[in-house]
Amino acid sequence: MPTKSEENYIKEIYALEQKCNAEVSTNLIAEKLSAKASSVTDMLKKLSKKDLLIYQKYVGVKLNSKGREIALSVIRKHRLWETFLVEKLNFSWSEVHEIAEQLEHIQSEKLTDQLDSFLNFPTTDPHGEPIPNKNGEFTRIKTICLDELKEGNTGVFVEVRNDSDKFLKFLTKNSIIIGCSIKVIDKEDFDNSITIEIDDKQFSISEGVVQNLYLKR
Amino acid sequence: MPTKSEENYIKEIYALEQKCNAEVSTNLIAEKLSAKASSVTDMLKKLSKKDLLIYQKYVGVKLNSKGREIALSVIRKHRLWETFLVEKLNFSWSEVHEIAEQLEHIQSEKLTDQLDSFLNFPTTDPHGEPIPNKNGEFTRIKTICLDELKEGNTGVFVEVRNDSDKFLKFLTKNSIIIGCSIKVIDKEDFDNSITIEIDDKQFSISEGVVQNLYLKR
DNA sequence: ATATATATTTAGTCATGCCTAAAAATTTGA
DNA sequence: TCAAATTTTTAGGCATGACTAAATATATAT
Ligand SMILES: [Mn+2]
Ligand SMILES: [Mn+2]
Ligand SMILES: [Mn+2]
Ligand SMILES: [Mn+2]
Repeated sequence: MPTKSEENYIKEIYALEQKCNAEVSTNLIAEKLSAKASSVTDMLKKLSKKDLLIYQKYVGVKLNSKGREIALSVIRKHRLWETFLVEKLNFSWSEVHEIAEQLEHIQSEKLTDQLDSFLNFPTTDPHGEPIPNKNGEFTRIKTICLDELKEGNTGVFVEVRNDSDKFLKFLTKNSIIIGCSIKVIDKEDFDNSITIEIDDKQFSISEGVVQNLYLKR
Repeated sequence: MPTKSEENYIKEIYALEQKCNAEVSTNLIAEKLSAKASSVTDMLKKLSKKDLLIYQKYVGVKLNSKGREIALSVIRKHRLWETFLVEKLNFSWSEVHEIAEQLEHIQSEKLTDQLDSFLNFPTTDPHGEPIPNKNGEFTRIKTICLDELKEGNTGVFVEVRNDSDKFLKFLTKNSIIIGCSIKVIDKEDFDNSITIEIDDKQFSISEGVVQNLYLKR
């Protein structure tokens, strides 16, 4: 049984592996977890000794299959709980991440599976992110980042890759909600901001926002 | 914000206070929490310094109003989650205690209150124990212990004061479930066991069992 | 009343998961 | 290519929440 702290490291390493497609570095993990590099080194040694990942000094770290299994289990729980909070307890998508950070560490396979069933085996969470099934399998819907859409084209917003409450409140305020249609009106080369149209209203959003929004297909 | 460990101590001290009507002793707490007396002393000093209870060396300990508030909040969460697991996720009453021991430490007042509302503000949990409301108030149904019932009399079983899975499975196996009618047929003086009748079946149960069963009124 | 038994506290350790500061390895770039 | 910058590891500490063993206070029983 990994501890809460170990689970958080493993989950973050998994996320960074997906993003980087390479060994994950100590400093990257430290930054994401708001910890010091020395603390990360300590933990990597421990997880390596527990045989949950492959750690090479000065090179980086890579989950093995046991580590990946744990990561997927934690992600599954996180996203199921987020779904529960929104669907059953009337939370908004911007309020659920912090609570799910706690709930994802509850240990009971039966609880997870019964929750899954209670929610009718959802495949995506309130942010459009895929929910792994009992076996850790999931199919990510084919998406493209909004920054790849050409001027004049329209796409359906299906996934956001930033769960922070501030960011999600900003999206809500601007009617950028899962399922809405976004048309690209104009792209600014100098700062990569773009002007979009939603429900006949036009406004501009910065590169930092654009990069977190994903469209169907 | 008390830690998980602090919450567990406070919850146990609250339970012992209810049972003993006096200062709670170090050894009693140690026994209940499966810890050593010296560990308990350490924690009592810490909780006293945090102003959650009154600790007198060699005398014992008593929660103050701040400590009581925390205890009631943890108990509220524990019992709401147990109710959720049974009512919504199809768990049996014997499976929920251990999971609720984890869930009771999740920190989000909104979560607790939304859960309460989702469950329609239940007043008792699956074991018949009262659930404190948002303000920590609850009314315990007037009950008598089965051992007080006289031979020939019948009562309705409404509360069990032992959440262990083994004990509850034993009750289920013998059709002793919340709401059932229990008739006292015979009381043995030498070991305080009693013979009861449920659904026209008669059998004997030991003193240890009897003392955990409570009847209406 | 005093010796003995029991309960409780104190002193000293340990594992976990963090930290700072210093050392060592690696990368960068003049 | 080799000095400087950056990254990573090591060394040494700290807080939490446990433990054991020893000391001390309280309760009990002759
Ligand atoms: Mn999230
Ligand atoms: Mn999410
Ligand atoms: Mn319980
Ligand atoms: Mn209960």
